[in-house]
Amino acid sequence: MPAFIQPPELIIYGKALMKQAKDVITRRREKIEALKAEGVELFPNDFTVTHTVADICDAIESGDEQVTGGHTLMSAAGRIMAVNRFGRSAFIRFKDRSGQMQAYVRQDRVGEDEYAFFKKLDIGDFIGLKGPVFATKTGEWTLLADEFKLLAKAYLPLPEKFHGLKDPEKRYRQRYLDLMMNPEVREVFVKRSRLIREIRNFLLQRDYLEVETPMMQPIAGGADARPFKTHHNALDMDLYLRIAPELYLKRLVVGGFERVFEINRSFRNEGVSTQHNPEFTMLEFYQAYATYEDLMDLTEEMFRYAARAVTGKTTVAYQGETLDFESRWRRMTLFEALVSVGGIPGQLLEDRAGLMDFAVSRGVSLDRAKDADISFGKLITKVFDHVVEPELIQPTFITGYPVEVSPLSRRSSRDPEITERFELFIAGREIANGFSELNDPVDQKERFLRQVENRDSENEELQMDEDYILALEYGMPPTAGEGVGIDRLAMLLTDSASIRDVILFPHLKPAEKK
RNA sequence: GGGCCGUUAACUCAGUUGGUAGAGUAUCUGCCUUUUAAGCAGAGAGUCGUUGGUUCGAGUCCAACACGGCCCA
Repeated sequence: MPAFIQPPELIIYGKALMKQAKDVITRRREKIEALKAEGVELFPNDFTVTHTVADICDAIESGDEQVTGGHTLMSAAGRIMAVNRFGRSAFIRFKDRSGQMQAYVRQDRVGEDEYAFFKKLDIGDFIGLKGPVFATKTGEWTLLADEFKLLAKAYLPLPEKFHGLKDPEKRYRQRYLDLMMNPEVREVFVKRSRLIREIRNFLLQRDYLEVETPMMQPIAGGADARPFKTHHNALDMDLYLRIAPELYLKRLVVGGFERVFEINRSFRNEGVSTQHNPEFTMLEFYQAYATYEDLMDLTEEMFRYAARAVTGKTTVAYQGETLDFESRWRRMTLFEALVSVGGIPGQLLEDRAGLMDFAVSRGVSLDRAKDADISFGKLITKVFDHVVEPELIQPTFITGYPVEVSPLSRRSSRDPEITERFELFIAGREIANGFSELNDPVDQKERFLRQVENRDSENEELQMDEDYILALEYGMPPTAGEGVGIDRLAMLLTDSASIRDVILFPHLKPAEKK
């Protein structure tokens, strides 16, 4: 990493050293010192911008003859991305938040001294330009500079323009370079922003209230995951970064906010992969007097709305597949999916030992000895994750989850061992999880107790949340709630293979120190 | 945690059988007032990820480590 250190001896010798061996960075540093010595202000902030690049383009397209005839002066600013120098004139390409355009600077227009200064500017510098527009020979509308001003100097050169920046490590660590060099990367994050905005609008339109609940929690509940631990010094207490907002959002439902949602970060102290980042963004929403079936309908609607807003369509190309968000989504129970998608003989679903044998033979990560007392529900879902999940490419709701893997879900009225819960799978991965909420405090307390009893090394931090039970004891209306992995949804809608491509600053190990 | 791959100039990449480190872009010098990855002529630029080892000699072979990528668990 080119840490910028300024060795004073290089400045003193200035041009004398110019002829000797120099790398690009040293040369530029010397050039900057020379500018400073001439009294050039490297970082002024007194340039008035009247137009963005997009504004200028709009003005031209509107056909205003004052503009196209070159009578309207406009000032714009941006980063210099490319320079084509001629003897006494030059084309530059500059970029602002709205786009890129060309400017033309000629000596006979800006003056000899100014042009000499212009020649010292570098790719990467910020420049302000003022003048009319004109069309070049090839018909490209170009800002003709009457005046220009250096607005901020770049001490380091930009990556090369044609190949851009490809090294994935550098792209993630120095995302700003990735964003300025790779327009498609910028586009992904614009789309991500739009996705979140539209989901927010979708829920607001349906009378949901957006709220924020604690990220630092004394007990990390609402999901089965290992939390990060932290410490509050003044209070001398340990806290956890939340693994889910669920239990707090439901307290709000108890309090009378019948429709709430939160779009924010949760944290899970687990591995990093193309599908997992330690901090990730989740939408959770809760609606009183609704069932998990209502939420399945709502989810279809919401995803179609989001897909249309982000991609313009409801069929989405993803990594060579075409995902169809428009048609009604498949719905099947866990058991049906195991048989029809996973090809598991139906009788194994009532034969624990047989299912264990099957699972091991199919490479499910199970240890016959260590996992001997694993619950049947857990065994079933492990098999599902391994055998069925990767096959669920088109949006599919799976329902009928056993109660022992669904500690916060309401029991089915038909079968108390099954919950009113669904998970949504798209492109072979879990995207959402929703259920009719368990609002019976007695049942909830028993389920927490059973979880605590079955605690293992995977969830050793799991604790009973007495305060949440207390809230339920005051009465929670019948409610359905859901969590949606926003990063994963963003991946689908931007055709990104890795979660790192939809998170601006994904978690990486610290770079080696030199 | 395991396997495979990568790490060479500011950027993108070559580098043969182990024998003085290469290209394009960018940079610098000169020419050039309508270019589109402009052009022409010339120049400079490297701790080959790190540390050891083998060897007369290592970017290249071996080992360990670091970081990253993909796959598996």
